[in-house]
Amino acid sequence: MARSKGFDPDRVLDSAMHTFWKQGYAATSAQDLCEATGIGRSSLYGTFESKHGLYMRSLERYADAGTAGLRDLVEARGPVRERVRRLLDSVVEEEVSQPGLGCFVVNAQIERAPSDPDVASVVRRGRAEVVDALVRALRTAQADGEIAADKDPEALADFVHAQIGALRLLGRSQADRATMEHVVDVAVGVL
Amino acid sequence: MARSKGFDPDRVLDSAMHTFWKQGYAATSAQDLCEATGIGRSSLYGTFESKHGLYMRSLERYADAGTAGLRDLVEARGPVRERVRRLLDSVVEEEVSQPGLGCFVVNAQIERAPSDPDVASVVRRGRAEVVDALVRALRTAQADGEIAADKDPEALADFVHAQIGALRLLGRSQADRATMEHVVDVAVGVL
DNA sequence: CACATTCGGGAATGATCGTTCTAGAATCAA
DNA sequence: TTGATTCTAGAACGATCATTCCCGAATGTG
Repeated sequence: MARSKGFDPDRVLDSAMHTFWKQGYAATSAQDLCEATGIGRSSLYGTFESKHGLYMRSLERYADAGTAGLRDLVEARGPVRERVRRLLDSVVEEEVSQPGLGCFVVNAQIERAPSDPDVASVVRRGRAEVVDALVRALRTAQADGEIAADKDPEALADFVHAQIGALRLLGRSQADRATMEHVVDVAVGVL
Repeated sequence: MARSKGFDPDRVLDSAMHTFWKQGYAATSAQDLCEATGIGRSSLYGTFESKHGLYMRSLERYADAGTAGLRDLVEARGPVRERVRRLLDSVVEEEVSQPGLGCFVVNAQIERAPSDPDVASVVRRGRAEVVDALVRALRTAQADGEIAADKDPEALADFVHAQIGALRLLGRSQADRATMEHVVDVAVGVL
C-alpha cells in the first residue's frame, strides 16, 4: 500500500541516544542528529515528533535497559555483599571502557531534570526501581542474618544507589580507575 | 580621564553565576545574562570577553569559594569523623535550602568537562584540593590512632569526596532530605 | 502496469544564537 | 569648558537553531 522505511528506527534511536548521551540535549542540533543517524530531517521529524520527543525516547530506552541490568545484578544469587560489589564493579567497568561518557540518565538529571518534568519523571522512576530492588535484597539478607539487624535497609539502599551516581560522575570526568575502585572498596566495606 | 563603570562587576558576576548554575551553559543565552545582570550587551562583552569567558570567570569564582569552604571544614579542630559529618551535613543543608540547584562545578563537570578543557581543569583542581585536604586530615587522624591503621587514607578521601558528588546529584534532582541523610549516615559510619 | 500512498533529500521558515557596530551620553583631567 | 576617553543602549550581523514544506523517488496493492 505504500513505501516502507529505508532505515531501522531502532538503529536510529541508538545513534541518537549516543549523540544526546555524549553531548547533552542543548548542545545537540537537529543537524547533528541527522549526521549521526544518517537520515534526513523529514524522516527524523516524521518518525519522532520533535527533538524533544526523540530525546525522551532515547532516554527511556537507555533507562529501561540500564535499570533492568542493575536489577538483574541486585537480584542475582549469592551473598548480597558480593552482589553489591559486582553491581558497583560493573559500573566502574562501563565507565572505564567508555571514557568520558558517564551515564545518560545522570547527565539528563543534571542538565534537564530541574526544568523538564518528563526527564525528572524518568530519573525518579529509574531511581525508584533500583532502590526498591536493593531494599528487597537487603531486607532478605537481613532476615537471613547476613547483614547486621541494627542496620536500616532503606538507608543502605539509598547509600548504594548514591554510589552508582558518584561513580557515574567520576566516569564523566574521566577519573582514574583507582579512584573509582577506592569508592567501591570503601562502600562495599560498610555492608 | 574617562567615564567609570555604571555597575559593580562583582555583582554582575554573581548574577551570571547563578544563571549559569541554574540553567547550564548551552541553555543560557546572552539575552538571559543581560536580563539577569541588568546590564547591556556592550557592557557585558566589554567587561568579559565572551559568553565563555564569563562562564569561566563565574565557575572559577564559585569553585574557589566552594573548595575554600570545604577545606575549612576539613581542617577544623576535633575528631575527623565529626569533621567529615559536618562537611557532608553542610552539603545536605545547602542542597535542601536551594532546591534543584545542585553544585555549579558538578553541573559543569557533567555538561562541559568532556568537551571543554578549561572546565575540566577547574573541576580537576577543585577535586584535588578537597581530596588533598581530606588525605592530610585522615593521615593525621590515623597517626593519632583515631582511625584504624589498616585503612587507606587516600581511598577514604576519594570515598568521602565522592559522597559530596553523590549528594550534589541528589540535590539537583530535589531528592528528599531523608535520602541524603541516609547517604551521610552510612558514609560516616565507615570511618 | 498503474495507482495510491509514503518516504526522504534538501530548500525554506521565522526565531534566536553569540557577537559586533554605531552613535551619543557620561565622565575625567586640564 | 574643552577635549579625550570610556561608557552603554540598542540596532544590526551572519550563523545557526528547530521545524515545516515541497516534490520527485520509491514501494506495495490490485
